[in-house]
Amino acid sequence: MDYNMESIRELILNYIELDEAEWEHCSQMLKIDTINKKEIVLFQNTVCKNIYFVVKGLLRTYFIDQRGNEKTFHFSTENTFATDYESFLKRTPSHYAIQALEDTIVITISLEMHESIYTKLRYGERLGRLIAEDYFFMINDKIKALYGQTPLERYNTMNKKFPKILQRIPQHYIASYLNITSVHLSRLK
Amino acid sequence: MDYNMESIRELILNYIELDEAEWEHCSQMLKIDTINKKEIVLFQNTVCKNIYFVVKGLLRTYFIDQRGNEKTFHFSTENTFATDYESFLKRTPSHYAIQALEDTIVITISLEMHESIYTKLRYGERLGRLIAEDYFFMINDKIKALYGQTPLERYNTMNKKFPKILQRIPQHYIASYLNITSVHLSRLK
DNA sequence: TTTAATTGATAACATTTGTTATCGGTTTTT
DNA sequence: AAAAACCGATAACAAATGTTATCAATTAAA
Repeated sequence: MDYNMESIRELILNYIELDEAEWEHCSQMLKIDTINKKEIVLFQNTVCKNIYFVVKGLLRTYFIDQRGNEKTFHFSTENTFATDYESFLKRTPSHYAIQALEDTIVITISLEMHESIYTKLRYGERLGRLIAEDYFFMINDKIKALYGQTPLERYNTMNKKFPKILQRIPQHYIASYLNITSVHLSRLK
Repeated sequence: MDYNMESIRELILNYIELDEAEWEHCSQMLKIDTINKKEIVLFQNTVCKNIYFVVKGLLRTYFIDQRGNEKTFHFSTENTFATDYESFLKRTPSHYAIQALEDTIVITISLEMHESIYTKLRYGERLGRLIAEDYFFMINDKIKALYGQTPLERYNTMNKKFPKILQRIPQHYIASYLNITSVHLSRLK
């Protein structure tokens, strides 16, 4: 289909074997979409029905807490995913919202495709397991950072992890990602 | 084998089908152990080689951060698990340590058993996926609490979640679980 | 092009949280 | 039974972080 699909195929191949027929099945269910800057693709408290794979651009996952403060949970850069995985798996209202920070091109993975993975791919269950495990590792890192590091240390870690993307993101989003206010972040620098 | 095994069998049955032969295979690989109060069953920075299922008693998962502060990550009460799942799955040095807060009886699930699950059980991969997903949900709740709630709110949530266990646990452990100092927790109450 | 929003910095002040020390009252160890 | 360790509360002070407001520079919208 599209040459952009190739990157997602390679990602799957990192996890499991995938023959031509299986890939054919997958690629037919994938859609390429564009999201305009500031557009919201998932609203908080609605069921998350897609996983987005960012081909180009930048997505932000966030939520509004009880006091009305916006908290940024994650940035999805090129070749990474964005979704509320818990909402997606459980079909429950999402805790997070997802918004484009730039004009963004994504590959959309639907609930239907996700379900068919388990039946149509020989190693579908394993793929699901490895993805869930990776998701767990990712979020585990976040917990460790929140528990064991100061905001400044988290900022420095972030600088190493997203060296270039940082300049593209407004500071108040970065601050809320670090769980501090933008004023305080300004001070730390 | 032991009637205590029954609870772990039921847990598995919540996830997948399991026939007699499969259960026979599993139960033969499970060991019942006792852990004395204050005993450490996993040291930080060593590979975590077991998953512990608490039959009776109480385990605490924690780590020492860069500044030398001890941070409690999790309490494992009766009929729940304790492990450093990332270390266990990746065979990497653990970030956490695990210690008994009371004399505790556990069922020990070894690395060997975990591996055999994927080959010996018909739905082993699925079981692995569902466990990883549940682990992810659990930790996702923690993240949401750390991002969106004040320490006092987290304390109240905890009160609802572990209504009785709280009295069994020294306050400074609870405080570090909430990511505050024990002095500050005293003040909040 | 003009106007309106957004952004990042900074200052002054308020609130939250941490640090250190002290003090009874337990519990544990000897 | 005596001594030592542990526990929870409290006070006084220090440090970290939040709040509100202002301002100049930039960017987006009309």
